[in-house]
Amino acid sequence: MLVGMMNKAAPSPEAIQAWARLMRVSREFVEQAEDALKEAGLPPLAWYDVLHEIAEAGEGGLRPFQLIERTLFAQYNISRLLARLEADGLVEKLPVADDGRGQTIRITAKGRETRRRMWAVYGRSIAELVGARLSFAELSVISSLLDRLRHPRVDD
Amino acid sequence: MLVGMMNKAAPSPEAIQAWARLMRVSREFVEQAEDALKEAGLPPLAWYDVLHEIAEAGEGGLRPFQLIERTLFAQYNISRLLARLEADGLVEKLPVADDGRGQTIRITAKGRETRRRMWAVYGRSIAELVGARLSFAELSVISSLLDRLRHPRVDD
DNA sequence: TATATGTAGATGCAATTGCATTTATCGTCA
DNA sequence: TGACGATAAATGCAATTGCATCTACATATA
Repeated sequence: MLVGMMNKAAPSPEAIQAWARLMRVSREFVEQAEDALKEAGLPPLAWYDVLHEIAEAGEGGLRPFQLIERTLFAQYNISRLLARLEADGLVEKLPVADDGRGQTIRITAKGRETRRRMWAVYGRSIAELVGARLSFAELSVISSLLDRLRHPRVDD
Repeated sequence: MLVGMMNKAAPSPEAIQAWARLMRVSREFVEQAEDALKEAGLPPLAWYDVLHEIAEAGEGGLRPFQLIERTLFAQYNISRLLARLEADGLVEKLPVADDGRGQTIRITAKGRETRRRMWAVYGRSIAELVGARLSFAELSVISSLLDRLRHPRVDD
């Protein structure tokens, strides 16, 4: 094992510090982004995430189970979130031709508009909280380290 | 303004990527740590955070409003969490001599024991998710970048 | 075809969260 | 002292989440 590569039960102080800061920063950022949206009278971040995925899918729409794969929401959470989005007219549910159990979710014009207005606020938060605080080079470094955390190399 | 330092409303693609990965990693990690605790029949992460703060405070204990300062929990959240911790015998509430409105929260022996058992599981998650995936040098880099995100230099 | 097993999505119910407000005490100042 | 605004903490109520289960349809197997 390489020096500095720990794989034991007990975390090193270095790992604990990195974890603590990751937790702290992400919670603060989420809170601040949520506050900014609330302030603007817009729906919460979760709505943006889902609208984003559905919008990306385009005309073909998305099946709810695909949303579950792409996001970190639980099945019942997606089910109810979609119900709320539909009630607000932001998405529409269409029957699926070859699977009677399922449905296809498609974003509506109103949904696109809401997403656009949310992005104006959300994007500003990202710019202020992240874009304005690190250089491109630093952003690239942190992005790559965060990616390594999510996708560890097999020999680690 | 320095090259690479963006401060406009619209975030750069680099900032968006860093944000997205930060959100994704932190959510996944929280979820995995929560799952590990649940698996072990232990209380959720929030309990650990609070028990940790109270334990750190030692014999003197902590006032609820100090917990609010140290953590990111809302006032009503702390109030109810402490009620649950007290109901479980993990903390005790003591009246404050010179402030009739307040109380002092102190951890009990059972609380310390619960915290210890939670750490065995939580610490292992940290070691696996963070400690085993980056070298000390990399941990130091990401820690410092996360810290910069939380505490931007004034001239940024 | 009948039966069993699997998958998609919804839902009843309990627990938790969020919001707004309330209660009690403090500190200040006329 | 007495009135008044500020602070500490709790709480009623609505919304959301988590868990377990349920319904409906699909696919595999005999």
